[in-house]
Amino acid sequence: MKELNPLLHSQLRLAVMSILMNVEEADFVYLKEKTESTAGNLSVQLDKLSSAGYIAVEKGMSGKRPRTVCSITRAGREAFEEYVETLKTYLNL
Amino acid sequence: MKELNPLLHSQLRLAVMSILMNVEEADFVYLKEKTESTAGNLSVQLDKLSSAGYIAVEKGMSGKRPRTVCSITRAGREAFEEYVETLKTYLNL
DNA sequence: GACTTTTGGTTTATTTTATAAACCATTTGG
DNA sequence: CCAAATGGTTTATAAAATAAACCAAAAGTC
Repeated sequence: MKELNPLLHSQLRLAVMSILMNVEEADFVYLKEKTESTAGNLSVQLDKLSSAGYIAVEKGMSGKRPRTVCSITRAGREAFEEYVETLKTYLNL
Repeated sequence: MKELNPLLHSQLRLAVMSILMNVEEADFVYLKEKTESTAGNLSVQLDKLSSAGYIAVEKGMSGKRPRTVCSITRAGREAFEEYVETLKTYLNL
């Protein structure tokens, strides 16, 4: 049985990647709401995805407030797709 | 986004459940080979699945050697199926 | 027929992960 | 001003997964 990419096999990181697969970009606040995660946990997991090169994280300003925008990278998209294929062999899909 | 049953969202436990979904029963040695896990890790994870009532574990003897046989329970089957449905919403399947 | 190895595990320790709690700077509202 | 909210990060803690050490019985080995 093939290994499931451990970076993607985490509920929160998978949820983030899942969202980013379907959207051009998403900011921190949106991801936090959609995933119902705490800010701290989300921050940590975004860092991991970013370090792996799976997402791009841009920290900028929206008016006077900070705004962190995330988008999936090519490598991220490929890793996600491979993860899905591997998972299918586990789930009999 | 719905929570992914954490008991099933583990590579090894998921692999075990996946195997048991397709087979009447499987013994420790078979599961160990199929999943390429260590005996210690497998032992621990089988205990967890057993404690959760997802699998039945029978410790008996095959001739003179010990033999641990596992099979999925009704509750295990249902949990697995629900897990798959939830996961589909993450994977866009 | 002692002794080493293999088989089939379990138990305990260690490492890794995920999560939560505490914190910080800025901003907004009263 | 002062209190609370916003948008985060950093650090500590809890929970997992994994590995290492161990154990009893059986089976070869010389």
